[in-house]
Amino acid sequence: MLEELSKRVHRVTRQRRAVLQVMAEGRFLLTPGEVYERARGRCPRLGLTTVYRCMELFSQLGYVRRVHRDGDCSSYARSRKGHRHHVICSQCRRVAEVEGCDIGPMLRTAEEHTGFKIERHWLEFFGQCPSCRALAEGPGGA
Amino acid sequence: MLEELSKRVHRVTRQRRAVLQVMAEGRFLLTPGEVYERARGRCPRLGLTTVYRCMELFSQLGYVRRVHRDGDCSSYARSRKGHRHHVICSQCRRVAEVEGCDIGPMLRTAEEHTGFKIERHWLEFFGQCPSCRALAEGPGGA
DNA sequence: GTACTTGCAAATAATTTGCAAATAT
DNA sequence: ATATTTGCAAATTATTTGCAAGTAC
Repeated sequence: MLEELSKRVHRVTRQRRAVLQVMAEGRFLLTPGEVYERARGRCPRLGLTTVYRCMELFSQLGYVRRVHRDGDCSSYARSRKGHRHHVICSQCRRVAEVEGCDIGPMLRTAEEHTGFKIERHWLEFFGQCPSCRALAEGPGGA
Repeated sequence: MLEELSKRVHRVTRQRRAVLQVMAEGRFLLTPGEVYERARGRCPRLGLTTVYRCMELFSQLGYVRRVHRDGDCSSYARSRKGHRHHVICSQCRRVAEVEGCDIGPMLRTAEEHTGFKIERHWLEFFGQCPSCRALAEGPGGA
């Protein structure tokens, strides 16, 4: 029993700290490989395998979230509690979080139309971030 | 120029017909491997590579849609025009389509909160389908 | 007849696993 | 002191590609 419990204790290692710091400052979607590259700056002995294991762990702990896009299903974004959905820039992969979720009517329509009991949903937005928009519009504005 | 155009002509082959029939009757999410297994019944000389190519083609033509779940990003569901979002049974992978999309307010909130110009979104529902619910509740009803 | 399509085998790429050594507590 | 964590190398798995032969039009 005590053994069982102690299994839940996660140790704070140099590797985990490095990965977490990279994710914490991350304003962009990052693949495990990209996290690896960046975290090696802080922890040179880091291995790619460890990054994969960190992403899995942090995902469960709610520190990061896996975000899916066309042709890329293994990138991660940092995630804070209470935040639910992500907005991703199609150009530069910048990520923003949106708190709350207001799709009740749509959800109910879906239940009525299909007869399913909906338990969970996934919602992601894609578009152009402010930086990319500014660049596109040029120095003079629109 | 004419050459360019002719590239868009798709030929109707036994393989494509078989794959399309499998997808058309499909009430379930299917991986390329599963499509392959089923379509071989209709077309024994079918190769897995061809299935992959069909899924890609049909995807572009809007006949099928790739559906993502936790731990599975390469399954496909049939898709009809006008239908946009899918409801997936977490137990049996049954799929239903929901026409229309009523998330305008949420989308606008997201734009205001983030400053992004949202161009596209992704919405998927997960839950329990009528069949699985009936089974769970037993023959006597709830 | 011609251009598109196919199936095979090989190449590529991403992710996972086993395990001994290292390390946080 | 001990259970967890790590990094390496190998295994696994999914997907893509080159190309000659086959096929729809």
